[in-house]
Amino acid sequence: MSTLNDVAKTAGVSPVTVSRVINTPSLVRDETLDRVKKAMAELHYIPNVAAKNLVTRRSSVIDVFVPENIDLSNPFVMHLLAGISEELSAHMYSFLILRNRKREHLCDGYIVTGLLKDEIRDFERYAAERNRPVALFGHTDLPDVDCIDVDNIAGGAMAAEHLIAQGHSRIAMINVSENKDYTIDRLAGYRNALKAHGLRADEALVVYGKNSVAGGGEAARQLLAQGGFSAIFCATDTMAIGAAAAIAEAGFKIPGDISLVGFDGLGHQLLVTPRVTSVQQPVYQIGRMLAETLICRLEGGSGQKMSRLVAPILFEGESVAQCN
Amino acid sequence: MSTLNDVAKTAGVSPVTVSRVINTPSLVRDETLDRVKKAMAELHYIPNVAAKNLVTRRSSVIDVFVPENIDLSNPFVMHLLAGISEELSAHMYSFLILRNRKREHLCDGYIVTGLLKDEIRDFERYAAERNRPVALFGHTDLPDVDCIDVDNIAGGAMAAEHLIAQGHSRIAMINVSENKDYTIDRLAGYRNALKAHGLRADEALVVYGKNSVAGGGEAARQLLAQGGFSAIFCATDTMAIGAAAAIAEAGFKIPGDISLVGFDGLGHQLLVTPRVTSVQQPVYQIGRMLAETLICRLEGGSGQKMSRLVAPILFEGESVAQCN
DNA sequence: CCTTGAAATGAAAGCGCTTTCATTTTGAGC
DNA sequence: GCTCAAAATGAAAGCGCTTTCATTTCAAGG
Repeated sequence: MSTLNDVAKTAGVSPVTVSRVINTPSLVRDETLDRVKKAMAELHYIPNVAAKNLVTRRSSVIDVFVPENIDLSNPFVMHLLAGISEELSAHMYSFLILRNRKREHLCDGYIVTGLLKDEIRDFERYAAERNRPVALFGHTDLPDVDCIDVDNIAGGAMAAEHLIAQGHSRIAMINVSENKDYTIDRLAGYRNALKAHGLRADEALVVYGKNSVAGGGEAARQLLAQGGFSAIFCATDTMAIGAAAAIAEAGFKIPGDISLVGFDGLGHQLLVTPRVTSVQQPVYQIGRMLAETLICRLEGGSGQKMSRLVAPILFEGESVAQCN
Repeated sequence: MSTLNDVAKTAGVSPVTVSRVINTPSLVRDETLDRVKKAMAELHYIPNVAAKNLVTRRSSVIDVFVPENIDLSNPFVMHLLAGISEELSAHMYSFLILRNRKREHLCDGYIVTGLLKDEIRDFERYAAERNRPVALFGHTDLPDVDCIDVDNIAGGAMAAEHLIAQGHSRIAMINVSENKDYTIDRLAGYRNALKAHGLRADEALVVYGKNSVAGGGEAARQLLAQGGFSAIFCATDTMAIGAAAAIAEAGFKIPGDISLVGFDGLGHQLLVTPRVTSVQQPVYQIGRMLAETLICRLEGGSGQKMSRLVAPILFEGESVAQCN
């Protein structure tokens, strides 16, 4: 295992020059450059990254924090990681999936996903102690931290608008009972759209359930019992799938009797028949934007908090029909 | 940013003692231990990993190589990564997804996926230069490298056996024309099973196509044109999906007229109706085993090449029926 | 052929930790 | 109270690189 010093000796130059050949070749005369490169090849020189990191205090590695309670193989995380990876790669960064803060690494910055608001404050402190920037998925309202989020308000509106455009005027909503920020926004968007079209927002038509297939089914049964609607907007595809099953079981046809719109668009809405029309989060793109934001911050971006909302895209399955 | 030295001074001990408190606390007297820990807390001490890596020549990071031509968000890779992550986490390792060998890191070992045989030899040389062990997915026949693979021969046999058990005796196969190792094995398993049951292996019933939906469709049409079979085993689910479409288009029913078995079981066999019965690779478990093997090697495992074959599991969809 | 600023190179220090080996302290046993 | 091995601690060196600042070399202009 040869070192930079060995290369220097072989090439008859000082270690500094070899370092320059690697990092700032423009400062080295061509002839010297060749000589050093030849020596590096001859000795099969491999730079010692740890030594470099020690002195530069940089590693070109970004830690992507994915809490241990989140399954790495879920499609949301996957697509996010794919986007992050793509963008980081293009900028010569690598990334490491951090599942536990106990494990120390030398990273240049953090991309944080899957945390609740209070956990985020905690993470910010962690990153600040290490003097590293953070890019956050979600929670765009937090001060002093760069965020990218889906525009859930726009998404909720998009779902309702789509149904309204098909002539529906009595649109129920199944929302997530665990009080997550994003579901509040999706509800708000739904209400905005109703209002914008002069439709009455009937409180009785908004029901809550656990964010699971079973939870969606239960909520749907509750709605069916009271009736008075021709379409349902579900705050997540998972609940939509459960709702679809419950609706079919109750003897109604989708979309003939009841139209259905979900939210997320990560793939499982495709598994059921009919496929669920869904407000799709551009997760891959969000991954890229998170990476982009962090890199911008690392390369000396402004002191200003950066924050962006990404508009979702409507995926049209076969679960929505003209209201009759 | 305080250093180990600062802690030492504050605690009134030498740096060595602080280092011991971190790495081998059993060598330190309780009273000293407390004093040092107090100093660490007081100074918000964060160990400098780069410095540690430099002297130990270890990083507790495993590089997982996923070539750039492989989409990170594909379900195979996802589940593999989830398995790897789980096992590494349990042993206090982190991992980094390496997409380009040009990027240098200090890692303790490599997990390699998605490479062809000749690329692997190249990668082995790369790892050897860095004096790091490799755990490989696939290619169990290669000497001197630890491997985990799906038992594709057993899988091929499993597919055929399942059809034979339903009374089929004229079983066609659609195989991948790009000459991949795993497809050779799947074919061999299929033949073994036929032979074991005294069935004639009709060469004309084995056709080849590109590993794509279109390729599967084309191969199926070719088979349909010649006829003389009641079931098809497709070497991949992707081809099976194409075959299913072609069969339906030709006016045959699945599984009424023709039974279909695929291979991979990564999820897309679930997207079509009827869902394709498929020989499922236990990808998550393979990920774990890859990590386990590498760790074993790192913690001073034997010099012997380790290599394991994992039996696949049959997923029963609705694409297979009793032969009539 | 000398001057001079620019370009190219080098000497020395040091990043923050662990390792080795020597030294000091401790406490059990007589 | 003394001995002596075991336990606890420390001094010094060094891991392989970059940084800063000083020095040398170069080439153009007079």
